[in-house]
Amino acid sequence: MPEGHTIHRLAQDYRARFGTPRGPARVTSPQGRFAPAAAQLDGHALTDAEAHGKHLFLRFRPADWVHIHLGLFGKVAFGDAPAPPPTDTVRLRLANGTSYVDLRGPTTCALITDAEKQAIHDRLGPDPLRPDAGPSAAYRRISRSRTTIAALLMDQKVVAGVGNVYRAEVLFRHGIDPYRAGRDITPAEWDAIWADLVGLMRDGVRDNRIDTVRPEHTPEAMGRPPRVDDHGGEVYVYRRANLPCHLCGAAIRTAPLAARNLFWCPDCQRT
DNA sequence: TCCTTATGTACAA
DNA sequence: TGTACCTAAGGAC
Repeated sequence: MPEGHTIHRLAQDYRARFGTPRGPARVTSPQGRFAPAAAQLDGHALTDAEAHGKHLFLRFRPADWVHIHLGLFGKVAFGDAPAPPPTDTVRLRLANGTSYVDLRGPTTCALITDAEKQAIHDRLGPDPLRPDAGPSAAYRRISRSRTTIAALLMDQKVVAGVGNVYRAEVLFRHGIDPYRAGRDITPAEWDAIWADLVGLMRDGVRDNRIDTVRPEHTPEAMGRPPRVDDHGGEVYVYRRANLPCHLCGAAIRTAPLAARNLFWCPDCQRT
């Protein structure tokens, strides 16, 4: 589930269902690992929710933040009151008169201070979904690096929020060979990639899924049968190993890169 | 019932 | 580079 768009969407949804006007929340940790902190927060209202890249921050008291990182398996599920009995894997549950939300399987769920939160912001790169972000800080790193652009896009110090789906898809959309070195990416190419990420990820927040296929390449536009890829969105290459490229028909390739599976079209992404 | 896989990251060697 | 960690779904038996 979780690339940056998911986390920004979660911040919105936490605010909508548990923001200050909704009043205080019951805070519990049925699974137990967050129980001491949950007891401290119980009965306080959620006063803010914010995302930077894949990190989610929930504020309860003026200087108390719950730092959540979903990792690979973490999931968040919202529902309407009354909340059903929690399963024993629920790390954090918030509940009020109208809603509940369960967090399961996060890599991180911890109570932190303002200073600790700031330290996390400081080590993350610009997030295409945050209004304060722009392409230049990322390009400074990319343009000096011999590392592949595919690995750089996954590095949260370079760009925050891009994950394995967006990296594969944005490189396809720009016809860029994922193995090209960062220093061989031109300023114009990077500006175009950044702008595209901003658009794609905003769509992702709105739709709560990743769709990257341009209107002129949808199955309807190309006179082909409808499709939805396994993960629930429409994409060009992600998890389409050995299937034909939607544009040229070549077999989509896959290979491990930076500990993840990379996908690309060997014909459409030659440079 | 077991095995694999998954939109992630940190730390050890 | 390898491994550990958190959970759930799907497929092979």
